[in-house]
Amino acid sequence: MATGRTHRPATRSRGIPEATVARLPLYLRALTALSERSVPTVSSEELASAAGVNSAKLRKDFSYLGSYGTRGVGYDVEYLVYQISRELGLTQDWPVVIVGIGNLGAALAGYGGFASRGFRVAALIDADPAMTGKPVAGIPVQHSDDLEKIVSEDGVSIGVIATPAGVAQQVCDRLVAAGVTSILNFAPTVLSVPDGVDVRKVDLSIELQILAFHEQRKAGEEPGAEAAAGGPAGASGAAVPPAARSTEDTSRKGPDGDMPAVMPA
Amino acid sequence: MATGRTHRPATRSRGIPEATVARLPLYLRALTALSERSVPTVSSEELASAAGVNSAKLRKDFSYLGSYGTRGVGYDVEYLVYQISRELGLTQDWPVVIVGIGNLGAALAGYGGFASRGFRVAALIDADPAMTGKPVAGIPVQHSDDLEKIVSEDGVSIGVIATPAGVAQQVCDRLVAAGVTSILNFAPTVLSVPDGVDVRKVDLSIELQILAFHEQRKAGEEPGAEAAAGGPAGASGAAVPPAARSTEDTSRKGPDGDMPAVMPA
DNA sequence: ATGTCTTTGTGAACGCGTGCACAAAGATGG
DNA sequence: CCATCTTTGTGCACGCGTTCACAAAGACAT
Repeated sequence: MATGRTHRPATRSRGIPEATVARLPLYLRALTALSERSVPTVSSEELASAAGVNSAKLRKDFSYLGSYGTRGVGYDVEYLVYQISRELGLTQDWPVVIVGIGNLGAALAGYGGFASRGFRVAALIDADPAMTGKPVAGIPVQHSDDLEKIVSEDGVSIGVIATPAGVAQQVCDRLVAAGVTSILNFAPTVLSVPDGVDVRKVDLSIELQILAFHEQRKAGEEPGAEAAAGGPAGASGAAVPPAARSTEDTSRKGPDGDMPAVMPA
Repeated sequence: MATGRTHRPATRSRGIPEATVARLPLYLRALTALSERSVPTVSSEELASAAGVNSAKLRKDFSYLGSYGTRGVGYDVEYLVYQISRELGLTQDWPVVIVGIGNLGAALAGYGGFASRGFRVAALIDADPAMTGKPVAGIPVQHSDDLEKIVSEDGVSIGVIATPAGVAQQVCDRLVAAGVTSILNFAPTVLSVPDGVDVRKVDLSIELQILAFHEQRKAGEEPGAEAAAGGPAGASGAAVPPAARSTEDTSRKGPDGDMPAVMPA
């Protein structure tokens, strides 16, 4: 059993760099907005600024897809929308199951960005019998006993895990065994999956911690700017004793390793 | 006004690479779990596998923080927990405001990973008057008119945006003007912020699209594996005509550019 | 048809991140 | 006190991603 690789080891998929793939949805969003405003063509400069990237980067990204632009004019919006959609596989229907219908799972079930991109919520699954049959976002929750049946019958290849971390690996294993080959994981755990299965991780806590790091750095480098910038309350230079901090931390509320990505209230 | 940079342009913060900073929370989580099991020391190999990374990478990461290990033994768990916490700025209290209390905002408000890492939800803010005063996850929602007052009085420097995309930029501007210098954005938009303000973006739709890309690639490269792997329904090789697809797409449901990160039911 | 002007597409250089492989350091046992 | 063994810390090389800068390509006006 391979250790969970969240990042693929630089396996260029048919020559398209991973970094480029990650930006295609950004371009697609910007292009869709232009399409709605009936803008016929767009230059790399305009589109790049709309997508929040460098224009050279954008041109290089598009060059991996082919030569879809016209020199002196720019890119045809409609055509590019189609090309990127096709490249991303959005011209087909992707049934998705969401496992773990807590606060977050419920929010995901109602997410508008799913349907508008070819993703269809095929089923909501939860282990709590009290939830079974209850409609969430218009879809009745099914019990996790039926997970395998649901996945195989609907031909689901993408699974979303929004369970507590403690059961995420088990759920993952069952999904994979049933035929799921792509997983979006919201539980704060490292998932182990066999080769050929893709895992992407979304972790709120990590994002906030990264922000905190930079925030601390900003506050530390600009002395005196704390009041103006609204620095944190106890921003004194004093260090907390290691022992005091760590014991307090463990006894605080719970492992967090066993907490759901978002607590079910 | 600078165009929104989500990524900082390789500005190493005091010699600590950005990629390393992004992994520190992972290590911290694994170490916390070990700490709860009262494991005194851990080798780079063990910790790396728990965090899902390479051991060489882990050692190099730690080397940026200093020499906290003991050769022949490994790392002291408690000490390392403290050092990483301090480096990330988690030894201080970070008040956070969440703007936009829809499905997602409410889920975030109840997120357990906040409190356990030194993040404190200082306030929930929503523009809907009907929400004002209503308690969500035990915290009463306040009206967005008071945004500036809340931010400045509580010394909030981190803001979470969970509003519809259409108003995200306005909310962002107000937060920044009020003193917020770090923003976690869940709205599917590119935010423009002045220099000195950090923005991190979490976008469900993008993650799913990246998965779909690899999924499509897998299905295309292994012909005949579709049935076994549970391939998508209409996985025929036929391409959809550009015009048909694009018009259908725009008329489908709505901009999505104006949709919230997670629809408020 | 020709020249000018705009914008793409890309060759090349550079920098960051990753992984290997090993020397240095310290623990441990005799 | 010495030998051995484990594990860290890091020098080095390699590959990916980003950016610059420019030649090629086409639109457009005359």
